[in-house]
Amino acid sequence: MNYAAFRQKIHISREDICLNIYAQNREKFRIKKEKTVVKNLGKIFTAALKISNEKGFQAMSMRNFSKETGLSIGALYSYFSSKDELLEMIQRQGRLMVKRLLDDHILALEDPLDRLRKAICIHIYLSEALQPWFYFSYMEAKNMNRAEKEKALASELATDLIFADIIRQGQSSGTFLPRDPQLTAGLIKAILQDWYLKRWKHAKRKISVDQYARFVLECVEAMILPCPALAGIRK
Amino acid sequence: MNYAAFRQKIHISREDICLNIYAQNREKFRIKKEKTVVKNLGKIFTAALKISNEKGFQAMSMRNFSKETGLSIGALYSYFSSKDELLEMIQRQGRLMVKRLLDDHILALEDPLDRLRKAICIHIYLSEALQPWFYFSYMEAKNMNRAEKEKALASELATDLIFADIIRQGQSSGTFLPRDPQLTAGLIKAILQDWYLKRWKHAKRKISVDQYARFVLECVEAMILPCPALAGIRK
DNA sequence: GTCTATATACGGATAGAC
DNA sequence: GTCTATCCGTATATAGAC
Repeated sequence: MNYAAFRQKIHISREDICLNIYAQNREKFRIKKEKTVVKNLGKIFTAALKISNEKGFQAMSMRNFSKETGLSIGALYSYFSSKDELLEMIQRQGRLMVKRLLDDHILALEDPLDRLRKAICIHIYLSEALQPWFYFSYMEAKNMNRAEKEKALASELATDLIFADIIRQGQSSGTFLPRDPQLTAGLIKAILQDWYLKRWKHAKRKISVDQYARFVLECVEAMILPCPALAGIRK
Repeated sequence: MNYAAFRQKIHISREDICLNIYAQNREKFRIKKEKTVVKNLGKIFTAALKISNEKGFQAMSMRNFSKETGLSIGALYSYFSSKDELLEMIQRQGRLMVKRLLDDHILALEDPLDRLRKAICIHIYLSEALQPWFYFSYMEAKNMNRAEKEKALASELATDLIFADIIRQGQSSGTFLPRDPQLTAGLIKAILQDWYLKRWKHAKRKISVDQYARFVLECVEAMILPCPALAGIRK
């Protein structure tokens, strides 16, 4: 599967996301007309992620934010009661989308190597489709309050666990080399995160997401399978 | 070489660092008595890195900072003229230490595999010894002004280049597999950065820096050499 | 629903006593 | 060399007109 196919299949657009946020938080908005809310949520989340990812969430002042959205400060406060609540909404929505999409796609397969490949691909493609969300979560985590921070860490550990489990499965069946599964999972994750954390670098070098995914798969397989040559033979 | 040996050899302590900062910025400090300056610089840099790495440099207020250092706000401004200058000093000192230590250690060797191993080890050990500095540079880069940001990016690319060059050298001599050197370098770097970025995770799992370095070497060699078995034979 | 004007608090930075 | 008190700008958030 390449990225284009992924996008066709999974259906993530700004419109979809905003509809979703609206459905989740309906009672929190002072404004009640769905059409208005959805339209403005689009501006709000796009601007919030843009400014935050350029210079940090704290450094985004409301004046700043107001100018970027084209809405007045007063209007903005009809959609959240404080900057903190906005941050919480961003985080919740991010987690929700990732969980929904990640769980569905990986659990279907049986063979550990197929699962590993799929997990890697999905993760990279998902982080491409939701790059601003992933970047935000990563960079802002340490600035959040206790509760939010803990959720972010839990989420990090959960992803590690998915990979560690696949690796253990592969080791049990004798397909994978017996290297520490937890460390291996962490290492794979670091590589995956690099895609959305160093976007400017990859853009500069004109690396496409498909190239990156292909490259990562090749390297991870070399690391995890007894001998590179076998990878070709097995499938 | 293990981490303990590294520390013995390279000589990085808070005291050393502060003496160094003092020597570099002598004219900037309103206070002139070396002993006083060095003592307070210790408090200042320790506190600045601690608070910043917990909740961000911007979120560190001067009142905050004053309490952590035990110095009054007025006294603090005897050592820098603005928060921005403080940030700049932190960054400059960080770059200086890294450059000095990194260059020295890697250039000596000839064999590409030895060089690669050495570069990986040194980078991990150095980022352990200077963890707060590395973490700060990584997480704060996007919040800096243009000039500082550019220096940070240049530094990122420079490290990539060191690895890419070693890899090209190894490919020329036929030792390494012919995988894209730039992508490979980036991937290795992502793995190295994970050590200082996810410190809490590794601490929780009780992974020592020596274990991590050993593990990374093993994985990178599996990825880069024609066949894992050959690694043992070659050396 | 959206705007402008404003209340209120907190930020960085400085002056001047000690 | 260090401290306290204070200036002044800018931040978030709200009130009330339109």
